[in-house]
Amino acid sequence: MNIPEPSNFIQEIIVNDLKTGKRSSVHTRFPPEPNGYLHIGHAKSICLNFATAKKFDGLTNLRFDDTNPTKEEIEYVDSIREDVSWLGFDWGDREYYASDYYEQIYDFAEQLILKGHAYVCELKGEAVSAHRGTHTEPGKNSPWRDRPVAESLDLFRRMRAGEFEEGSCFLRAKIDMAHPNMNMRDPAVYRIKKASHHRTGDKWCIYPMYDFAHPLSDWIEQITHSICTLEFEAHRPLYDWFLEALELKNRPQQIEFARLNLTYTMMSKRRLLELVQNNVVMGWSDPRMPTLSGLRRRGYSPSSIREFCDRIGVAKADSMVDINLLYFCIREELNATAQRAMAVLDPIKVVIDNWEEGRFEEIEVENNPGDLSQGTRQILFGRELYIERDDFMEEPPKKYFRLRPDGEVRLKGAYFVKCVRVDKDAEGNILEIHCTYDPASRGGESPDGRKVKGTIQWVSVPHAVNAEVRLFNHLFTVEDPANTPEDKVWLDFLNPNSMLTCQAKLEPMMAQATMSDRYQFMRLGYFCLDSEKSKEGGLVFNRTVELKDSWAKAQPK
RNA sequence: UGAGCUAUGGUGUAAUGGUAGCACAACAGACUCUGAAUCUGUUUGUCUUGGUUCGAAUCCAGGUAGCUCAACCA
Repeated sequence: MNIPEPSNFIQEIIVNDLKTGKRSSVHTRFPPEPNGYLHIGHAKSICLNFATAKKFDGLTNLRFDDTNPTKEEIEYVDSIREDVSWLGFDWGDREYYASDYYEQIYDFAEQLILKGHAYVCELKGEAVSAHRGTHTEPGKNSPWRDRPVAESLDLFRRMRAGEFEEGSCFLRAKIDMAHPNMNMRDPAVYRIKKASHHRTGDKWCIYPMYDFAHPLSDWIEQITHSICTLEFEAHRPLYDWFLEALELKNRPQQIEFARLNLTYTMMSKRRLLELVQNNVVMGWSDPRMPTLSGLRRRGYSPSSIREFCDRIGVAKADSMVDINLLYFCIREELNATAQRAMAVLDPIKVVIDNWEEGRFEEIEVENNPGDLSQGTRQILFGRELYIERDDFMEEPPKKYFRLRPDGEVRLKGAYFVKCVRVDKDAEGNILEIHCTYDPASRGGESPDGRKVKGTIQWVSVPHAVNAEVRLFNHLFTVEDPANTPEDKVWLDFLNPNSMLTCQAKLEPMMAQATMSDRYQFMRLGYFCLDSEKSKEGGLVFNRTVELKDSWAKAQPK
């Protein structure tokens, strides 16, 4: 095999293993626990595992790490399968479950006892932690530590048979109660849990701990490089210890990398669950959630997320990625592919005084000015139009080049219009803006060579399609909501304006919008139909991301 | 206050003893029938102190800062 150039530290390890002959192939796994929905942080891990294996001609397994029946549910299994697949990865027939290995893992536990490496301990609750010691003090041996092998074996079998209550005893590895690494102070191997498992039902009442099940699952699947996040670093000695104690050959190697943190985003599964349970958001797939299902509903493509994961790189140092990079990745793709459409989110009426009532004209506009192969479409133009309220100002600041009294702008694809009058109500609110158009400027160019600085979008009043449009913003008001001042809690930083809804006017073709299409509402942003609302037949659009807006940014708040 | 890990512009990531580069962000300008896109340019960096070396972001030692670890969670 031609060994490719490494592009991160994990690939360096792999290249080295291949060159020295420690390994002859690469096999990775993505091992989610089915206790929540996958988020963009998991996407980093998924891309890393699948892309790394692929680069070295290897395979990746999908393995559910389902060793805690009280937290895991089939709903989560289904969502994870859907999300990994949607992201664009194929695990073939290698869909595995730690629970598939329960019998084997149990046998390994018996072997551990037989080899004198594990014992059944009858210490309860607080007594266990009291014996464990602290960071600065060594622990004390359990009184059950040196009980005969035969006795532990008998007890362990009776644990399996259901003879004991939860918490009355547990199986621990016999390592070293004075070890500086707390994970090595006789850690739990098996505990009693009289709970139904989503796959094995009531077959088992004892379940293996992660630290035991994980290295064995990796070994059973002959994983070569077991990639996980940094918090498992201190568990690696234990991972290696179990494999060594059981004298297994071809042992997998655990490698840790820094998990993804994103500004203005919360990545903790527990807290995301809290948002869902407290109805702060509309479920796991709320478009404001960093879940893959949320991003999907928001309009993100799998390729944009893969591109993002590729760009953020992999390292061991904790980091906080600027969410603008994610925005950049989706804009870059949608700019090239999205169908342009004219939409007005906050409409105000314009009347073209010198255009006859009842007369309409077909205007041809490009579907994507940056890619003429995407063709053109016809839109009817008439006397009454909607434009964006923002696009007119009676007393504009300097460098404002949209519509103003006596000012001229181009209506996209149509004509130059000049504002001649503004109608207001008694309170001074603008009711209508009156303009005149220049017939010679049809198509948006004037034969006299006159230039206008501003081009704005418009929607014909009698042809406008009504739709609800939802504008999403950060869910949190601070960059790092997980790390808040002492007198505050993370929920204090929820953004009250994370979803704003408006009643918009759209050009006629949007009545036929489809779920699979992505649209750029010109000068506003990228939008897609909401998957939930469109099931109910409603025309509801989600804003995926705004267009960059250097004008808005330059304006004082 | 024990152990482990980490430290490169605002952010993320390269450079593997030999010119500190790329991307995002920011800023300025050009262009523009999207104040978008595109193009050009600019600002900003090796945590610190020593040592080894002709030469150190890289190797060594001390310091500093951050993260992780005392579930019968994963």
